[in-house]
Amino acid sequence: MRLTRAGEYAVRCVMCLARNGGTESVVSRQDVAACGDIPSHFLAKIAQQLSRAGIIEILQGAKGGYRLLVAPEKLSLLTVIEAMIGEIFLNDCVVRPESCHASLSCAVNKVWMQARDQLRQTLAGVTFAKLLQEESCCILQGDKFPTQDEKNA
Amino acid sequence: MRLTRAGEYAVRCVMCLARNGGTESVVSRQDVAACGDIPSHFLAKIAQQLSRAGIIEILQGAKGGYRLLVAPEKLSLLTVIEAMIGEIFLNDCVVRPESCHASLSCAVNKVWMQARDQLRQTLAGVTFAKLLQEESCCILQGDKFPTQDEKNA
DNA sequence: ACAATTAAGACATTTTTTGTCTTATATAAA
DNA sequence: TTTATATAAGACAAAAAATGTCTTAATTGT
Ligand code: SF4
Ligand code: SF4
Repeated sequence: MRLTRAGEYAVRCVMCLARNGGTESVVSRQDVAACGDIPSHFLAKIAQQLSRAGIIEILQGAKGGYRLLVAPEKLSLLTVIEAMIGEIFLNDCVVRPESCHASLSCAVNKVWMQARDQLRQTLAGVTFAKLLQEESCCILQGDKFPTQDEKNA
Repeated sequence: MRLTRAGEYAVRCVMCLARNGGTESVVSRQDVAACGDIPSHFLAKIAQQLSRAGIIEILQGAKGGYRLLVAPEKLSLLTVIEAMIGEIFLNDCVVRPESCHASLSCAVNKVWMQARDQLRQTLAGVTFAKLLQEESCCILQGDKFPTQDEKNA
């Protein structure tokens, strides 16, 4: 599992919301996009997935935007990431045993299973509340993520 | 890091060689390909990478083929996989800190670093000797990997 | 010399990821 | 009620990565 851009953006989005009032307040898409250096239209699609997963709420109309539905203490990195990129796995046969007839007796398969469980547990153990405690990442109207230009430097 | 096909094939290739004489004998590309259900020409490219990494030796000419250079006891899954798909990482910023200006102070980044280290350690701890102990995977001229048709079933 | 085998790398195809755009809809406020 | 400001939804486009094929050349055993 390599974190895709969409996954990274989703994490940034949630961080941004968690920082700015948590489940209490609404942040506009433009603000979240600016804060996390996320292409605004791409964020729209990401937000829709987060919304379907019940992680955020989308408010339409003037003064619309996004609101966190789950308290940061209850929300893990794993939840957000898997909402975006689907259940984590490291090799196809872990999630689709039928993709390889050897899977049932395969020693390598067992390693992938174990490694995946370990990884998912690690990510499940990290809540956004914990992440917020350490100073980091985006600050609305302050420190921000790098622009595309800065990244390519 | 999702294991690519090439990565999976490389593991199968090494398993096959390890099973059939280890560092002592040569197995032809055709035999390895049949054993692991690997497109033969694709295997050629994979073998070249494994060879550059010093994991196998390629013997040209009639009666040519591949030979394991590293004893199965000394060869870990991590080595083979990283020879194929490069150093494992879960998010870009782990391996290219300059890709995100926040990386130095980012709490999320730290999680990715830790998760990556854990994963690499797990894979480094598994040698092909260990894998061979448990009956599994390909057996030259016997049990074999599924064909494309079987996989799509 | 000949047959068998891999090297090397260009090329093609497919899949995934990333991003944009357009039309429709919802809300707040004048 | 009208208008300005938002997002919804999904089609579409572009780029990147992965997978696979093919052709020409080189190497080795017989
Ligand atoms: S061989 Fe083992 S590891 Fe490779 S795909 Fe089949 S089951 Fe999974
Ligand atoms: S925000 Fe943190 S995690 Fe996301 S890319 Fe930047 S450093 Fe890595």
